[in-house]
Amino acid sequence: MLAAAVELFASRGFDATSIRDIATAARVQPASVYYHYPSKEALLVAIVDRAAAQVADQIKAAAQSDDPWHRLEQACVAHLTALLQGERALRVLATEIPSRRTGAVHQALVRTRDAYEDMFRDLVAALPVGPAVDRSYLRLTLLGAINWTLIWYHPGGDAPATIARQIVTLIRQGAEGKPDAPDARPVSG
Amino acid sequence: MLAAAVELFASRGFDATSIRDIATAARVQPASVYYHYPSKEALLVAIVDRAAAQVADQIKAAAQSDDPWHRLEQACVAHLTALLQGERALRVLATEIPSRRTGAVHQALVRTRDAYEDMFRDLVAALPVGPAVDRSYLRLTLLGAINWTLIWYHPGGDAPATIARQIVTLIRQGAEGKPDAPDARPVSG
Amino acid sequence: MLAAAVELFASRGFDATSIRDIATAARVQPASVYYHYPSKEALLVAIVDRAAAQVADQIKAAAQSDDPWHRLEQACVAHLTALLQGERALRVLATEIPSRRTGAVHQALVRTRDAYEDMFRDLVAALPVGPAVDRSYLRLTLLGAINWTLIWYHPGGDAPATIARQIVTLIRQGAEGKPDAPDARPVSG
Amino acid sequence: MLAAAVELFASRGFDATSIRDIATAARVQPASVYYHYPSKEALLVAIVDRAAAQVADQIKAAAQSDDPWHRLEQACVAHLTALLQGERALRVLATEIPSRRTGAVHQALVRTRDAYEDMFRDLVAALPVGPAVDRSYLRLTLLGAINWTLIWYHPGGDAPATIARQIVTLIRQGAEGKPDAPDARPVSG
DNA sequence: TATGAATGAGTTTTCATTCAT
DNA sequence: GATGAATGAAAACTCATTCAT
Repeated sequence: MLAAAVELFASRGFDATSIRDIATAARVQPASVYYHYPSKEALLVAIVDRAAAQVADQIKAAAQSDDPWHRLEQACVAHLTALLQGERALRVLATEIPSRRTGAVHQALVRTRDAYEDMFRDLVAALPVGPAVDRSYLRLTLLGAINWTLIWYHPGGDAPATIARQIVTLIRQGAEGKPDAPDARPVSG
Repeated sequence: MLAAAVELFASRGFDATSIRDIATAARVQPASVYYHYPSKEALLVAIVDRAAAQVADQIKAAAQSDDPWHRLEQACVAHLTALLQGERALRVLATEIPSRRTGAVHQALVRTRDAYEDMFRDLVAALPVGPAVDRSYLRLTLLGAINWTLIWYHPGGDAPATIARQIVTLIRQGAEGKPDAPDARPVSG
Repeated sequence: MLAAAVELFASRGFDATSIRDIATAARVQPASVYYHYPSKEALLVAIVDRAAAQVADQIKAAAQSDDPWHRLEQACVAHLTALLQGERALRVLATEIPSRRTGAVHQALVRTRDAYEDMFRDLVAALPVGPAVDRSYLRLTLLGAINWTLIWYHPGGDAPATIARQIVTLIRQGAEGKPDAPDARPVSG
Repeated sequence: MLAAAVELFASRGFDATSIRDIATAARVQPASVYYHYPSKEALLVAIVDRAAAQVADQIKAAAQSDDPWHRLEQACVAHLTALLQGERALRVLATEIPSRRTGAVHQALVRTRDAYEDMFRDLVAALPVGPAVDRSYLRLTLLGAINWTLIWYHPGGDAPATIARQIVTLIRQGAEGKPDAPDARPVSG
C-alpha cells in the first residue's frame, strides 16, 4: 500500500492523488488506508521520512573518497542516480519540497531539507575553494542544479551519473576553463 | 481581480487557491470571475502569458552589453530581481512550471518555458567557454540555480542582483578560482 | 433572435438551451434578450403561441373537403408536413407538450393542446364510424400516432404527406383490411 | 434510494430532479448517492435498464395466445397496465425516451427502445393483415398511440387494460367498422 | 435598443475522513 | 485487519436574471 502511494505521489503529485486512487491501486478499500496511517498527510510523512533516511544512507555510503571534490562528486552521483533512476520515494520527496505545506508535513519536509543541506554543507565546507568564493552560493547553486534535473531529465539521455559529474565539474572549474589545465575535465577517470 | 488571483496563486499556489478565495479577495461573487475568464485554468493562463511577456521584455531590455558574460549576468540580474522582488506574476509562472498540468495550462507553461530556454540558449551560445564545456549543462545548471532561489530566498538577505552575480561568476570561473583572474569578481566588495 | 431561439429550442430542447446560447446565436448579449422578452419562459410562450396559431391556420386552410375522412386526411397531411418539414416552431411546440411545466408556460401549452384537441375533436365528430367505435380513442390514437412521428421520422424516408395518409387510412380501414374492398386503400386518388 | 430516484424522475423528470432532491427523499446526504452510483446519469441508466428488463419479462409472460391479434392485445394490455399503474420506473423509461441525451444514457435508451421495437416488430409480423397494409406504419401507429397515453391518462378514467384493448381493436378493424365482424369487440360490455 | 458587469441560487461532483460491524 | 456505507465540507462551474449606463 505504501508502494502504491509512493508510485502515485511520484507520478501525479500529492495533491492530485486521492485516497481512493491509492486504495484502488493497492486493491483495498479507502477505509483500510486509515487502519495503517491516520491521515493522507501522515502517509506522505512516512514516505518522505523513509526517503530522507535513504538519501542520507546512500550518500554517506557513496561519499568515501579522501579528495573533497571527488567526495562531493560521489555524493552527487549517488544522489542523482537514486533520484532519477532508483527509489521513487526520493522523487516524491524532491517534488514536494517546493510545495507549500503546513503542519506535520511541513516539519517533515523541513527536517529532510535540513538534512540535505547539512550534508552538502559539510561536503562543501571541506572543499578547497578560491578565496573569494562564497560557500553558501556554491552549495545553493549545486542543489539548484541537481534538483532541476527532475524537470528536464528523460530516460533516453545521459545517465544520472554522467549528469552529476558534469555539474560538479562545471561548478568546480567554471565554464571558462583553465588555460593551464586543458584536460583536467574527466575527473574520476 | 487579476491582481487578486496573482497574489493568491503566488502565495498559496494554484491548486490551493479556490475561485471563492479569489472572488473574496477581489470583493466580488465567485460567479463574477467567470464573466472575465471562462475557467480557473484560463485565469492562470492569462497570468502566465502576461508574466512570460514580461520576462522576455525585461530581460531583453536589460541584456545589452557587448560582452557575452556580462550580458548573461545582466539577464540574470534582471530576471532574479523581477522574480524575487518585482511582479508577483513571475513567481506564479516559476512555481507552476514544475507542476504537472494538462491541456491549455500545460501548453501555455511549455510555451513559456521554451521561451525561457531559448533566451538562455542564445545567451549561453554566445559565451566563450572552454573546449570541454557542454553548453547544455551550463544552461541547465544556471537555470536550476536561478529557479532554486525561489526556495531559499528571503527578503532580509542579499539582494537579488547580488545573488545573480554570484551565481554567474561561480559558473563562469568555477569554485577553485583562477589565480590569474584579477578583478572579475565583485563579490565581497 | 426569435428565430435563433426557435432553432435552438427545436434542436436541443428548452431546458438544454441557455439564454447565453440564444444570445450567441443571435449575435447579441444575453442582457439584450431581456429587452424583448421578460423571461426565458416568455420567449417559449411567444414561440408556442405563434406556432399554435400556425397550426390552426394551416390546418383549417387545408381541411376543406366535403368528405369527412378526406377532410381529416387533409388536416393530418398539412399538420405533419408543417411539423416534420416546415416551421421549426411547430416542432418546439410538439416536443415541449409532454414536458412538465408550470405557470405561464403550462397555460400556454394547455391552451395549445386544447386547440389541437378541439380541432381534431371536430374533425373526428364528423366522421361516419362504426357503432361500437369510441371517438375519444379514435382521436387519441390518431394524435399519438402523429406526434410519435417526431421520434422516428428522418428526412430520407417517406414524405410527411405519405405518412399522414398511411396513418389515416390504417385507422380508417383497420389492419385486417376489408374483404369486400381490396383496393380501396389509395384514398385520395 | 433507487426508489426515491425512480419516484422523482417519474414525477418531475430527470432534468428537473437534482441529486439533492434524491438525497433528501432518501434521507441521506447528496454525497452518499455517489457511493452507490458514480453519476446522476448512471443512476438513470440503472433505472432504465431495470425497467427495460421488466418490460420484456412482463410482456413476454403475458403474450402467450395462439391467435396473433390476441397476442398483440395481451402484450399491449400488459404493457399499458405496467406503464400507467405499475412500476414507476417504466414511466421514467417512457418519458425519457423522447429526450435528447448523449453518452451512456443515450445508449441505454436506444438499447431499450430497440428492444421495445423488436418485440412489437415480432408481434406485428405475425399478424394476418390486408395486402396493402404496411406493417411498419402499423407498428409505429400502435407505439405512438400507446406512448401517447402517458400524456392524457388519468387514474379516474378507463382502466389501462381497457385502453389497450380499444387501441388494438381500433387498429385491427378500423374506425369504419366491419358489418360482418360479430363479437370481436368487447368494448362497451 | 443594447450591453458590460455582476450576482444569488443553484448544479454535479470530489474528497478526506469516520464508524459500526 | 478490513470494509461497506455514509458524510460534511468544499470544489468548479452554470444560469436566468438585474441594472446602471
